[in-house]
This record gives sequence, C-alpha cells and structure tokens, in this order.
Amino acid sequence: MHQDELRRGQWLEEEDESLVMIIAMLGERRWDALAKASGLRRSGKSCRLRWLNYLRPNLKHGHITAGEEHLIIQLQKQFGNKWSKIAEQLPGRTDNEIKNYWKSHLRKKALTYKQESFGSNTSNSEQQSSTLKSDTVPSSHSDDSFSGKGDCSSADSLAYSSNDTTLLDWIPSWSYEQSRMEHHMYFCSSNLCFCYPP
DNA sequence: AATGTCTCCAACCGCTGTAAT
DNA sequence: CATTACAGCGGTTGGAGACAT
Repeated sequence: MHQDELRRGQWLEEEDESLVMIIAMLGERRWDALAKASGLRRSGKSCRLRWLNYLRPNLKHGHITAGEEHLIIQLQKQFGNKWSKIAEQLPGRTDNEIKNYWKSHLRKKALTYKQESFGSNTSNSEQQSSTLKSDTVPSSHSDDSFSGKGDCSSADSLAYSSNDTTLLDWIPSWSYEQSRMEHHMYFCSSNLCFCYPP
C-alpha cells in the first residue's frame, strides 16, 4: 500500500547510481517521467535537485576558497540574493551551496563587523538599520537597478540584502572597482575568471 | 561519559515563469 | 487566449555531527 509513497530524506548510494544511469539514458529533462522511469520512489523535483546539487559532473565538493568567498561577497552585493545568478559565476558551485555558505559563514562575519562598528558610529548604524528593515529586496528595485544595462557602477547603490545584514554594511569601504580588481587578482591571474565582461 | 546546544548542509516546500497544447 | 505541466528559484526545515558544559 505504502509502496507507492514517495521516499524522502537522504539519498542512498543505490538511488544515486540509478539516477545517474537514467539521466545518462534520457537526459536532464522531464524530471517526473525520468523519476518514474528510474524506478526510484522519488519525486521528479527531488531527482532534479539531487542531480543539480550533488551528482552533476564537474561539481566541486570541497571548501569554498578565499577567492570564491570574496567573489560571493562581491556578487551578493551586486545581485542581492540571486543565488543562481551568483552560482553562474562560480563554476562547479551550486546555488544551494552558495546560499548555505552565505547564511552560515558570511552572515556571521557581517554581523560581527556590524557589532564592531556599532560603537564607533551610532548614527550611521541607525541609518543603515532603517535600510535593512525592508527585509527583502523589493523586486522592482533589484530589477530596475539591474537592468542598468550591465552598468555595474550602480551596484554600490544596492544597499540591500535579505533578512541578513547587507555586505555593504560591513565592507563599506569597498568600492565596486576595488573589489573587481581584487576579484581579478584572484581569478584572472590563474585563468579562473569567468566574470563578464572579462 | 552523558547531555545539551550549536552549526552546517542536504533536502523540501511553495511560488513564479515559461513552454506546450 | 486559457489552461496545464514542467522547470527553476529562493526561503525554510530538519538531521547529523561538532562542540561545550
């Protein structure tokens, strides 16, 4: 009876193998059909996620490097919480991975920085906190500023984040150009730069 | 050593956008 | 044009392991 119920939770090695095999045969599409064809008692959605976040070839599974962290910070400042967009710039990393990293590592850094700077500049912090109250990125805001025809100079005006402290709060001294330079120092020097324009 | 708390990350959920019919 | 199905995205949750007491 319960045979037909979908499985949830951690994936087993056998499930991974079956999924890889069926994707090799059918390709990365029609996830519901693919899930059924595989014989796995998983939803198509679950299969897709497992593939994209874990099984896909060329994924990096190691720690986020300092250079990647730097880039994430910069891109988050630029794009807000558009994790998939950020992930595009970090080959081998998934949006989920970046999102998790942001929440667990970088948010903490942001808060620490904020606390440190709080004592020295109260009025400024108050002003910043009022900016943060909006909690999430107003969609129109992000889209509009962004459609800036690739004009990244507008990035500095994107003083927002999700419910977290914006990076602009803790790296206030970073200009976009500065960060861009640093990013290039990290990546371009080792032919790892995928940013655009190059 | 036992227990409680915290952190991290894989996986899920709900919503939106888009393509197909 | 309306409806439906699918794909993708961002936010959230829950479990496992690490760490503190």
